[in-house]
Amino acid sequence: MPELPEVETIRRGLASAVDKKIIRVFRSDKKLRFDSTLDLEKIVNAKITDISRRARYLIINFNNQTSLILHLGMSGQVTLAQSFKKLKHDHFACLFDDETWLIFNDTRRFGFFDLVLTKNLGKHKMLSKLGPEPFSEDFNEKYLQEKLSTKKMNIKTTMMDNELVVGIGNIYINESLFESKISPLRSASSLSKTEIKKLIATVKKTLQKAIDLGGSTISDYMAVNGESGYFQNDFKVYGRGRESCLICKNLIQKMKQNGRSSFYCQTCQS
DNA sequence: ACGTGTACCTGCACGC
DNA sequence: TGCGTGCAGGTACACG
Repeated sequence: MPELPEVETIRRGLASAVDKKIIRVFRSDKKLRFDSTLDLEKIVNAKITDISRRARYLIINFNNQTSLILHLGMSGQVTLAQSFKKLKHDHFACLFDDETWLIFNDTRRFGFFDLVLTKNLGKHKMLSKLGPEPFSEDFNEKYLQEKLSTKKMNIKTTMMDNELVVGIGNIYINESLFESKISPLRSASSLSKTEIKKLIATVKKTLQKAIDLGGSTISDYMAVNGESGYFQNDFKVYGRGRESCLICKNLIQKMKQNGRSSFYCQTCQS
């Protein structure tokens, strides 16, 4: 489900959980992406000190030197609720001292959660090899130019590699390439300096706009209060195969690249 | 090291 | 109605 804007929207929505103390935890017996042996009892009686995000991972820090890493996979949802009904795909939930709940539901079970010592967060298997955040200073022209220069792979798939830059998934790379007027078919190393500069700017702009609109809701994404995002109304190419380009009126092309759908305008993007 | 394909899992929309 | 197929906001791994 979620790319960076959706996870960031959820993170912001969870602000009200900070300072709450956990008094009870629930976990399902279903296997998520990893078989986890974590001892959730360790966070009972702990208080949430802050909730951050790294790439598409939510990180809930507690006042007892532990951190819960949560990834939403394709279909994960995190909600804050007054009660816990234990729905079919609820895999984790905790009750706070004010009688409210935080619930993690994931239909397809591509997500996961794990509990680690906060000081070991950076060493976690899933976090240790991540590239820069797209909004950080480290994601700049010099960096990207150097990285792309050796890559023969198409620019679209390349930009979705979390070791290059994190958080950019299938929706936002399609939209960013359209805004940059760069064809997804281009080899990564073929981009000019000017194009790289443009691409960095549009990636940041596209992600920021999506965050401002609360993310994109296609089928099941929602914020922690159950509300949908609005960026899906702004899609220029994603999901618009065989519809006409909003700029030149020619048909938007749909094709597969490395197993994922790509959408682009042959006329506007080259 | 790279590129490609596949696996993980459920549910929905589609065509017959 | 039902059944088969393909598709979906992600990521890791196993090959060549």
